[in-house]
Amino acid sequence: MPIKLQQLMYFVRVAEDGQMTRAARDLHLAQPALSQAIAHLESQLGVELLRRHPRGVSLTSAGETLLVKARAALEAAADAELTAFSLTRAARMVIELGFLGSPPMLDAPELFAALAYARPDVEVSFRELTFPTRSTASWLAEVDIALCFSPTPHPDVESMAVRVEPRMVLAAHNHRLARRRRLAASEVLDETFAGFHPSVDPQWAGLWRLDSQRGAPPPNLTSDHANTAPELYSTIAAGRAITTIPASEAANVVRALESVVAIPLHGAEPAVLSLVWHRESANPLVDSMIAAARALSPQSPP
Amino acid sequence: MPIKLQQLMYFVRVAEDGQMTRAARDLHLAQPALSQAIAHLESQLGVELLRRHPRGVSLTSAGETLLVKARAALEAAADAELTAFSLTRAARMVIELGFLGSPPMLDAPELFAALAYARPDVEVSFRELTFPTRSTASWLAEVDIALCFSPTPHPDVESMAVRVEPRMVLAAHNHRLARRRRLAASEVLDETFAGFHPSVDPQWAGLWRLDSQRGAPPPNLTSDHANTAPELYSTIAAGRAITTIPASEAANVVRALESVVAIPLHGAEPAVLSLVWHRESANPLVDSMIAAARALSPQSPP
DNA sequence: CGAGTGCCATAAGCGGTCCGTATCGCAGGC
DNA sequence: GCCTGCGATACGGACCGCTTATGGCACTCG
Repeated sequence: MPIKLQQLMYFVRVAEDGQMTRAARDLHLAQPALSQAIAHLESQLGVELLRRHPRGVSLTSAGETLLVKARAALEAAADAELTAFSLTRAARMVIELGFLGSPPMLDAPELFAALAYARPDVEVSFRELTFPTRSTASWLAEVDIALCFSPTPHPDVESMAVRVEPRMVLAAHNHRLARRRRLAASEVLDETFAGFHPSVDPQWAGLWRLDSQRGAPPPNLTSDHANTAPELYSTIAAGRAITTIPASEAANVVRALESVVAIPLHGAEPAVLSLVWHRESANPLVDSMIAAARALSPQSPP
Repeated sequence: MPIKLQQLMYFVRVAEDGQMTRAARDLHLAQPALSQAIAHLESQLGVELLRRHPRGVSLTSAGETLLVKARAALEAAADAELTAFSLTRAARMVIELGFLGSPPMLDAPELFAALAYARPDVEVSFRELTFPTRSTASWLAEVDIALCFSPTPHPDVESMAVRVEPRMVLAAHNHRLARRRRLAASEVLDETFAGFHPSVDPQWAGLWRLDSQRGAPPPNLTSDHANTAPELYSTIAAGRAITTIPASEAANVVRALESVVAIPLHGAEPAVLSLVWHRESANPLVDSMIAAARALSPQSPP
């Protein structure tokens, strides 16, 4: 029996997390199942891939070598899956447009009008995206085009700016900064920030790209990371940390949660709402839709 | 639930065979299981991958596109597996040497003496290779070095000639050529030949590389192809076809089967017994063993 | 120095998935 | 018009992988 992708996926996650318990959580799996799966993989191959320590695991040299190949195999399989799903949507004359975050983000009527005008024969459907567990581009397997804030570059992914909005600081109403009417980026850099778990938000970490000079996350981050947006907002509401999010998103959160406030932030890199799509999508409808979007706002050449 | 490698493997085999029943046989699977698996894959993706005809199946355009990606994914996974198994053997200080065909092929004492002398710390174990079901290089996942006749080139595989032997024609004792003492290649080219199923012997088709000018299989091949060497020899013994094999192999077959005869063949490309190994094996012992073999017979520069 | 905590391994039970046997439907061919 | 070959459907069983429960081990803190 050959190796399964699932085994490789489990192994990669454990290797990246450095411990099984956390990896099991990330994989939405009970810890014994993961222990067992890894042990099975090792016995199947006949090599020790991990060294067990009292506080986690570390890779053996064989594990290091396999990790590279395993990532490549997962990548290739994800690509096949992406292609297959794109083909499905193409055959149905459908464009699926995914959005990450709250519906207000979709408030771009002229964009959708342009898309509908360009290809009236194509149906556009909307899907809310949840955070990925696997690879960065895995969203673009589920949808043809995604709408998100400040995507980080990826070789296979193209993007186009749709709208630019200022960022706001999100804080609990009893936070020491909560009474401020406006804040400068330099004033908040040393605050404690909350963010997503790296496995959840590995690349598109637009949430806290605070400092346009550095482009790096702030130094003080909470130790436990959120896995979903509601989790993150709960952390903020608890008062232990703050975060920054785009203005439209902030307005939505403040409307929903009375115990948090949003404060305009100046001097930080603005949030860019962008369309992103796979460079070589198997759905040819993507090209015409993107062309329509480009014709509307020719502000960002590739 | 993501796509599984098994599904892709099934799909690729069906696509290559053009019909499910044969593909099921090749996969050592009952036909309904394969039908079901393909149907499940299609419903999972939401696309029709195959068009069903009364006498087989053909690929839809979506199927064509997916086929390419599926092959790539299987390739990547096979590479990961190959690496893992090589690492295992390296960790155990073992070189596994596979051979395809009969043990007499291994009659190369000076080679094994050289290997043993070069690395007395390394254990060499022998494994008989069966015909692969998957990719060409899949043998080199199970063993570090393989010994076979006339391997066809492959980008990831290096080879080195060990011994050159003449080819012989293998025929039933009541075949019209059976009484001949010797044959020329030009005399047999139009005979009906038996060979292996393409899925079994896709690349290394050294068995019937008869004509050194053309390097192509002879025009008349039996309709049903053998899956194992005994099957092939049985076909020969039945008298319906002939084949050519290296002399040492022929001697072995004649010894085992009384109803077949072997006739020296002249003017055909000789059979080259070769060591083959993966270019980037994860088992570093391979390099030193190959170096020892090269030192023994420096007759074939890469 | 002993109790607590965090991490990994083992054990046992259960459900889903996948495969095999049996059978039907359908189209082409001597 | 019967036969043959291919694909789809139905159903039962075996195996694999997941969950809960529990044990063992090392580091850490009072």
